[in-house]
Amino acid sequence: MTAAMMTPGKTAGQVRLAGRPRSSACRQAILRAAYELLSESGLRNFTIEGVAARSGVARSTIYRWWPTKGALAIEGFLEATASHITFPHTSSAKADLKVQMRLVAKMLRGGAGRILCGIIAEGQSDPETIAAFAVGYLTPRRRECAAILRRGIDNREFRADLDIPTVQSALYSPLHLRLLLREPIDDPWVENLAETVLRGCLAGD
Amino acid sequence: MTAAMMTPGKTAGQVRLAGRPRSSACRQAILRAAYELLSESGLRNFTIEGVAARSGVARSTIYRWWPTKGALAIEGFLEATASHITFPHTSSAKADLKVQMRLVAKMLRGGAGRILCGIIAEGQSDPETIAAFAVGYLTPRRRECAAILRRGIDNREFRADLDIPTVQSALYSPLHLRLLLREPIDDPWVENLAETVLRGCLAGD
Amino acid sequence: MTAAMMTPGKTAGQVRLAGRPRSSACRQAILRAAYELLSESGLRNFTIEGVAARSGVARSTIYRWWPTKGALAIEGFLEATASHITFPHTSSAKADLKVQMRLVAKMLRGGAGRILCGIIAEGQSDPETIAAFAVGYLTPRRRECAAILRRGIDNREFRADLDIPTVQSALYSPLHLRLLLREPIDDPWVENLAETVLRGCLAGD
Amino acid sequence: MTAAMMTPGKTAGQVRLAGRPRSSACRQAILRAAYELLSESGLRNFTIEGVAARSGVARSTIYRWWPTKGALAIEGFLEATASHITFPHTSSAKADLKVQMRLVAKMLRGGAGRILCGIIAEGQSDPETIAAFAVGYLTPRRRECAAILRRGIDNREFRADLDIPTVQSALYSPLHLRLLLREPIDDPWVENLAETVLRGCLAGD
DNA sequence: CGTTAACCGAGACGGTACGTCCTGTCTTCGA
DNA sequence: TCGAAGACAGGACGTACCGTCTCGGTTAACG
Repeated sequence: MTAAMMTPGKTAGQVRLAGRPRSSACRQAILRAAYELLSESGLRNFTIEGVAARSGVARSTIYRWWPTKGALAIEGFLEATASHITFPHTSSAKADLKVQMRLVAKMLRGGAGRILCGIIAEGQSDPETIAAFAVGYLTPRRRECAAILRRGIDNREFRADLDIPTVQSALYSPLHLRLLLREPIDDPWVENLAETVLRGCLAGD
Repeated sequence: MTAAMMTPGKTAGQVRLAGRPRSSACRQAILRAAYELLSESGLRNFTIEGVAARSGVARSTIYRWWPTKGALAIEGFLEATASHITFPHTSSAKADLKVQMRLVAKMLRGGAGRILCGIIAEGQSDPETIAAFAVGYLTPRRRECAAILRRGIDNREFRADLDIPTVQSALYSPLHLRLLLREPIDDPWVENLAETVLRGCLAGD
Repeated sequence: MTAAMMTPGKTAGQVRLAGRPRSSACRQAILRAAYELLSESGLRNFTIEGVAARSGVARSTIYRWWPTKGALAIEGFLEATASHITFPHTSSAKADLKVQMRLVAKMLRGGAGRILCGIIAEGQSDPETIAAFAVGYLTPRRRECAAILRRGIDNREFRADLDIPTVQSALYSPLHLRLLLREPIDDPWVENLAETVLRGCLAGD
Repeated sequence: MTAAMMTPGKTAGQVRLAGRPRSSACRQAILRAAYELLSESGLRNFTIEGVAARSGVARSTIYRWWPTKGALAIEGFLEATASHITFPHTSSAKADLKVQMRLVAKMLRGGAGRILCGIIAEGQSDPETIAAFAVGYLTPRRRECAAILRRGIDNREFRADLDIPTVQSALYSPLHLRLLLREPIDDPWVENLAETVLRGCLAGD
């Protein structure tokens, strides 16, 4: 019965970390720099070297923790936008969706939009990035949106035979594609889109 | 030393070109190589050097004619897809749209889809590319689509107050975004999307 | 005895010239431009393209007549400096040499000096240039100088056993080397050099 | 993030270098390749790319350490010729100079001569190269030569009023200029030159 | 006085090398 | 073990010239 060498006073079961622990200041600085660079000047100047320079961190430190630029961009994006977009929750599912779409549109018009573009662009030459983006961003948002739609169906606000993923696509894809194509995403347009798509979703025809 | 005397009144409209004429064999070889490289391995290996190597043309010749990789990609794309996607023309606008969406989906599943992704990605760091893509591809397609929708309205097949650009977005954006996100675009899904969106567009509610 | 086929009535031995004759305006413009470019900014910007641009002549015209940049530089140099340096002719050979050295020094301090440097530099990667320079410039000058030295010997001003080429080298090489090394070549220094070298050449020890 | 704390009072004079140290194998390989290329085929094929290829080193590594081709050539030259030319030291200054001149002539006839030409040629379009060459090669040699001349004066072998730099020029410039003009530098000629110039330098006229 | 051969301007083309920027890996030191 | 610093191999960039080539238009001497 060899007693496990434990750092005295440490909470047992905790994985023993040898050597110098990871600096969280570094991590923050890097993600922050990545976010800023992307939102300021897009992909063109989004470079590991640039991030290192702006954050004052060594290049190798970045490589140690993020396998690709895409991963870095995504983590910076998520860190910054986490829970900025909260789904509302009123009695009308349709109203909730509209509010939510306007929130998304607002976000996309800002720095986060440029980053989202960068991530998708980067993903075109790196499937991992797309996958990570799906896991970290798309899927959660879709789940939340699906919940509202399902509520609307339960409400009898929406048709019972609604194909939820398809409606989601019809509602949100135009926003993102316009962003990618550098076309404006103003609120009246969003309102119009929501009305157009949701008209076919309402129950009681 | 000798001033090139402009012969006025010569074959009107026909520009007189001095110097050795541009080699169309070169142009073809380059565009072809660009198309192939993009559709085979995406943006990652789409490189001016690579295009030069594959086409057997000097790098400087490429730079002479295309200012950016984006311009090259677009021209290769247009050259290859020109009039591959023709809008059908039957009595039912709705049916026409569905057929057309299936055609687009088919194209996007092939090499042209990867190129389209490449162009959009490239465009994220070069607005010119996006602009050229809009002029050369988006706008013409949108015009054709709008014609069908307008016909549907005239037919009384669709509601009279339809906002055409919005419907276009709702119909086609999901296709393109799924492509960019590497999600499958199979025919049933397309069918479903068309039905979902068009349901709200039909006249006679 | 086969009669040579001759253009009847032409001065025998004259080559028959068909077609448009060479434009001497072109030739002048090119040589002038070459000279100017070289004397203004040295070898660095001495470029066939540059000469063509400055002279307003097509690049191919230059290539037609001059095989290398070196040949062009030399011809420009000779055209411009031809008989600018005349050997004086007084009673004292020593005095003549000193005057002459000062003239050479003066020329080397000006634009022609920079060109001479350019020619020698160019010659390091093209033996033809060196050869042409020797034929067109060095040899004639050496002949003139040798004449003076020979006169000095005949005069009994100089020792009878003088090795003329060696004395020439000792007198003129330092001037050229200083030029190449960007060291100043002022008149007192030249005077000093002449005295130092010629002291050992005088007769009557 | 962590500031590099200067450890004061550490091994004085010894600079503390952060990061991976420079590879001396690289440096050697590069200089060797540069020397070889220059001595084999002169300036014509002396190219950063060529040096990189022959030395098996990345082009960027060369650019990191040498600002210009000239600097590279000079360092290669100095590395190879360092202390190959030692000034002799006997009782007769005149004899010492003659021996020394023959040594220089011998060196100039070999690969080092071609390199010297390359350096001077390169220097014609880059003053820095000339300057570096003066500092690294000319000045030290001149100092050594001046010492002998001064000794000869102290000896009463040479005239007391000798202008040392001028004599140096008269002795050594012809050697270098002949090299640049691709004229042979054989020992009898050198002997002759030395005699001719030094005759006017001897004391006791 | 029309031929006609060489000239000239213009510019495309295949190339070579440049010098820069960034990538991803590595090596060393200090914390 | 982490992080800073920075060397290194390597790949692509976009530029500048090179030397060759193909055109069309010009022009002086010949027939």
